[in-house]
Parts: sequence; C-alpha cells; structure tokens
Amino acid sequence: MSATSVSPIPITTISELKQHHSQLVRLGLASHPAHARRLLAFLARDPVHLPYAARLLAHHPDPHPALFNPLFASLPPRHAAAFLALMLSLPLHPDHFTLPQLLPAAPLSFASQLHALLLKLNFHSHAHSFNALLAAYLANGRADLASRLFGGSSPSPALDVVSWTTMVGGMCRLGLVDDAREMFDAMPERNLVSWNSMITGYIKAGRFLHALEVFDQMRALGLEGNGFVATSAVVACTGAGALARGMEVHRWVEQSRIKMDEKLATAMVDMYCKCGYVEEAWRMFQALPTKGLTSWNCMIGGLAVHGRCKDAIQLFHQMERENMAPDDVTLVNLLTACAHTGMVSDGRHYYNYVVQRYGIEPKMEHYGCMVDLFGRAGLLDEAKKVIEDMPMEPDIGVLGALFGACKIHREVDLGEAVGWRVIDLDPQNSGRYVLLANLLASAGRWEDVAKVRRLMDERNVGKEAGRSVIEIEGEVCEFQCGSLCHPQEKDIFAMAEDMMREIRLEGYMPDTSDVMHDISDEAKETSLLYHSEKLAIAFGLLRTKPGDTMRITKNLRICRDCHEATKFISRVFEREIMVRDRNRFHHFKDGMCSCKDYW
DNA sequence: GTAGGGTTAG
Repeated sequence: MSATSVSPIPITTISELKQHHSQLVRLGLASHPAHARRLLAFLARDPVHLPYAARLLAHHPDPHPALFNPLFASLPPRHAAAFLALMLSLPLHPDHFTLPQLLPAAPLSFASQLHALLLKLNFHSHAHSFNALLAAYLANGRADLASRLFGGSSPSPALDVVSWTTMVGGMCRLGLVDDAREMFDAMPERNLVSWNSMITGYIKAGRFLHALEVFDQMRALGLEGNGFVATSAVVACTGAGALARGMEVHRWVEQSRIKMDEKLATAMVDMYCKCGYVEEAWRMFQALPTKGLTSWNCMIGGLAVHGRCKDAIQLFHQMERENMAPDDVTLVNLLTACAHTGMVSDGRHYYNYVVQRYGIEPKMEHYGCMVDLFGRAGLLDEAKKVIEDMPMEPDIGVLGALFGACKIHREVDLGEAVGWRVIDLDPQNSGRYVLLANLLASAGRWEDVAKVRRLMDERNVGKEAGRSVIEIEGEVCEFQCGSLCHPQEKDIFAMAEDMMREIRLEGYMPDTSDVMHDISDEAKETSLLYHSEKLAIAFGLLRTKPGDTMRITKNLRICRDCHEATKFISRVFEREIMVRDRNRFHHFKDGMCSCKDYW
C-alpha cells in the first residue's frame, strides 16, 4: 500500500493526532517518513508534546536525520539540544542539513559543542555547516572566535563567497565596520550580497557617505545591481540627506532592469521626504500600485517631520477610508506631527481615538510621544502626569522627552533632577551631559557646569562633534564644527564672517545662551561662528545665487543661535534654506522658519 | 537550507 493512500486528515488537537497515529500503526504506516514527519511537525508546536515526539523517534525502526532536522529549526535551542542527544544516542549521524538547522539560534555554549561535533564529523569542509558555525559565533558577539575559525589552518576550512560575506555582515552588526571593510577589500570574489552587506554595514554605523562610496565602486566595476542594493543605496542617501544623489539612484534604477518593488519604492518615498522634496515623495506615494502599511507610515512620518501636521492627519484619514488599519508606528508618527506643531488637543484626541478604535496597546514610545507633546507645549505638569499614570516604569526615552522639555522651557529645578537620572541610566550618551550643562549654563551656574564637564572627562564621554552635510551641484560636502578642511577654506571663512556681519546690520543678535563655557561674550560668539551649519551655509552662499534652495543635513539638533541666524540669512541673501536636524526639518524662507519657532 | 532591502517620540 502506498503511503499517500491514507487521506491526510487535518490534525488540530492532540487527541486527533493520537487517533490518527493509532490508525497509522494499525495500517503499518506509522514509520513511513511522510507520515512520521507530519506527526512530528504537529508535536513540535507545543513543548508538552515533546516527550511523545521523543518516544516516536526512539522507537522508529529506521530513524533518519531527515526526521530530526526539521525539529532542530523549529524548537528552542534547549529542546533542540535534547533531540540532538537522542539522535546521537541511537546512534544516528547528523547529515549536512543538521548543523545549519541547529546553529542559527544556538547560544554560545551550544555553538561551541556543535563546533566540536563539526570537527568530529569532518564537516569542516562542508561549506553550509561551516558557514552556519561562523554565523553562530558572530550572532553571539564573538568576532574573535569567528575570525579564528575563518583563518584556521587545521583542518583548512572550505571558504566560499558566503563565508566571506558572513564575516563582513556579522562584523558590521557587531560595530566592527572598519574590520569588515578590510575583509571586504580582501575578498577573492564578491557577489551582490557581499556588496550590499558592506553598504548596509556603513549605513548601520551611520557612515552614509562611505556607504555611497562603496555603491559607486560597485557601479564603476560595471555591475548591474538589484533591488536590494538599490534600496540600500537609497537608504544611504536618506541618511546623508543627499537629494541629488538619491535622484541619481532613482534614474539608475529606471534605466536598469531593477524592478521597482514596494520596498524599493517605499524607500524612495522616505528618501524624498527626508531629503526635503516632499512633493516628489507624494507623487511616488500616490503612484504606488499597492500601498502597504509601511508606505503609509513613511508618508505620514514624512509629513510630520516637515511640520505638516494637518496634512499628516488628513492622510491618516485617507488611510482609514482605504481600510488600512494603522499600527503603533502610525500612532507615533501622528503624535509626532501634533507634538512638533503644538497641536496638543489633536494629539490627545488621536491618541485616545487610535488606541480605542484599533485596539493598539500603548507602548513606551507612545507615552514618550505624549510627554513630548505636553512638555514641548510647556505643560510640564501634564507631562509629569503621563509618566505617573503610565503602567510601566518610564524608560530613558520617556525621561529624555521630559528632560528635553525642561531644556526648552528652562525648567532648571525639574530639569536638573531628570537630567541626572537620565545620565545615570545612559552614562555613555554625550548629548544628555551637554543638555544638562546648557541648562545649568543658562542659569549661570558655572560651577555645576564645570562639574558636568569634569564628569564627562572622568567617564571618557566625548562630545559628539556637530556635522553638517550640504550638497552642491550633486557633490556632497561635509563640515564639522570648529574645523575646516576644504580646498576653499579661506573663502568659506571669509564668507561666514561677512554673512554674520551683514545679518547683524539687519538686526540679528547672537544668542549665546546655549554656549556652555564660562568665557567672554566675544569668545562665545566666535564659538558659535564655527557651528557646522553656519560653515555649510557660508559654503552654500559661495556656490549658489539668490533664489536658489540649499539643503543641509546635520547630525545634532540645530541650536537657537543658528536657527535665528539662518532666518536672517534666508532674507538677506535671498535663499531658501532647508535644514534637517536630528529631529525634523526647518524650512527657512524670507526671514521665517516653517517651524514657526516651535521646536 | 549558511550572507542582504522600507516606517517609529527624545
């Protein structure tokens, strides 16, 4: 009788399984691989049935690795290890599928046991097993063990392009992007996965310009690329704020045979939003044949960072009309839109509405948004109440939002208390020290400012340097606070000084309240002049003409003084200036900013 | 069946 002659009754409960099993036993079919696999697949779904599965395997007349292998991938490592022990005790040898199934989820100690097994079985030269072991060490944060295995000589491993790519990707994930780059450069052969791994590695490290360099290098070799590489390139442009480069990637995709799938298109929508070209993002979004949840979220979030709160809300309603249910990200984006425009009552309304209507359980980030919404608006008591009433302990982000609000509204007492708490929770984050020092400086408490600075020194927390990127005629230039290394540096400096002199004549007054040094006012003003966005704007003025738009992307938040100065510059020099800071867009035109000074 | 892509407050 053939195995398929028994009609496959659906198995949904354990009693059904037992009935089915006894029927198979009567027919003498219980050991047939296809039936046994089906029984095991059901039993593996719940740990309470594992002893049953173990009995079935232990008494199988002709056990085969193919019966065990599917369990290894579906069971938690602890149970998988028990079944491996059973397998070895039969004794049954693992095959070439066994280790690749076991290794991806293996914690370190299990991985090293499997390493020993790999050597014993002489699977060292089996690329799949060997690469899975490399990946397991990397996944456990052990680049050292992976490197030793990779470079090992006895017995010499079979390295293929996947081994190299596994190392590159794994080291990038561990933050060892420079080591990964060395490996990447040494690769004997690269495929598109390798190129993409290196590009995404730089993206994860926030080194978008390096990511784009690798992308350029790939294209210079005449390689065609695919949707993955294209998406990564677009994401790199998004991170860098490089609109012209992003548009160039867009053209490259259209000229090549790369298919514009939903992920790629959504990445482009995001790129156009975050590079300041919302209209193009909108066109692409509207043209999407199918709009996934992520696409809606991207577009709503894009409107939010541009301060277009009403448009974001309108789009949310359109989303509802098209029967797309929002998720927790949608809610974050909606609340951000409201928070950044001071629309407190709308924020409160949509929070309640979305949570109730769609059954979204408010998470930490939503409480953070609400704290931000109230705090930014100066309703610090409301913000504190959100924290008191939330069902969990506030995390660093929620407290950070409250702290940020204290900084905006110069709430020195509360801010100091929250600031220290936030610093204790995340002592390596330089931004919090700087914020606290600024807050104390604004109250003239120089001794305490010095205390904060000393603590930063003791803990070896460097202040993150301000960096601004400006793209001129497709060329991406980066400026760093306080340092100029550009062929035109003298001209840029002279321009920066001219620029400040001219806007002063128009009424600009330097705002030195954010300078945390106890130095003379003149020295404070000079230190402001070195801010990276001012240098980038000065460079932009040299290279553009009145009526042009400049786009600047910076890594930190724009300071009060730069914000004020840029408003004047936009009017006096007749330029539109878009600045994307860490949080949002500022669109300066005719002496005003799109944020209406609410940020 | 070991390597790679889109959204999220501060």
